[in-house]
Amino acid sequence: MQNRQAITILAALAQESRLAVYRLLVEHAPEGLAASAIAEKLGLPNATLSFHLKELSHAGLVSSRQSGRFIYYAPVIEAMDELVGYLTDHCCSQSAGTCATAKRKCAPKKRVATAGKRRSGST
Amino acid sequence: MQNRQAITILAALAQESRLAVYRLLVEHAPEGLAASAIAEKLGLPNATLSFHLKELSHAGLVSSRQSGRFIYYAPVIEAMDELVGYLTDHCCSQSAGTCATAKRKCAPKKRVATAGKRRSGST
DNA sequence: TTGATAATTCTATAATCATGGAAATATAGA
DNA sequence: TCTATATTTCCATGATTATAGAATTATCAA
Repeated sequence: MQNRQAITILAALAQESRLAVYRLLVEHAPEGLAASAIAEKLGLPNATLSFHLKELSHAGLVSSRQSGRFIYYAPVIEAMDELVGYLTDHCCSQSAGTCATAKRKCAPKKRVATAGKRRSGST
Repeated sequence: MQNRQAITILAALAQESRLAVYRLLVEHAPEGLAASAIAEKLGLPNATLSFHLKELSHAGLVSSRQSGRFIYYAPVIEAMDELVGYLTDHCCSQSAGTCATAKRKCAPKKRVATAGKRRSGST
């Protein structure tokens, strides 16, 4: 994961309403929830929620699909997994040896074209 | 970790200069770097760096210690570990069963007064 | 088509955040 | 003490972000 994208995702999560939306969606994964249901559950005005959903969407943290008049939003677990990977890849000092080796994942990794980029300096 | 604190830490990291500072400090853990060294390496004006260091410090991501005329800043790995714990605790759906069980850590966990609070609903 | 509902976009406003020069504070050495 | 260096704080400015009412677009059902 690139620096830039990590910042985008961090910024998307670093806001009370958006974090609440994301966590709510995680509770309702993988189907997700309609925007109206999210707005009602969190007590957010439509326009405000729409703004935040766009941010989350732009960061790749949520996906949406239309079903009739409703648009369902669902969390993209892979994005969170990437973020956690980025953070753990950069949160500890190699020289200090404080990294535990266990690798934590949120979801099975999809094979992408850029496979093998991350954590490349492991030896 | 509380919602509020997670947001504080996420916001602290969600900024280009601050993320760069944090990553630089991680490379130099555990001694850390003097503010002047950070400013030089990243090409940041003193006042700007000081502003960002305060943010990181306030979020609990870095600590500082004075040594002569220098103030050394070092990363607080436990804070990052807490954040990663928070994210993995909330990034996946229990019902969807997409959580891997492996627990990733950045540093050995310090025993604190609130031991056992996190991940309490595991059964 | 009409009416109702779902969601987004438009828009203005307010609030927060980032930047960096200049002044202030703190420490060390002569 | 005086001077140099390290760092922070003060302050003004500009940029970005959050909020939410109103208007708009889209879908469905009859």
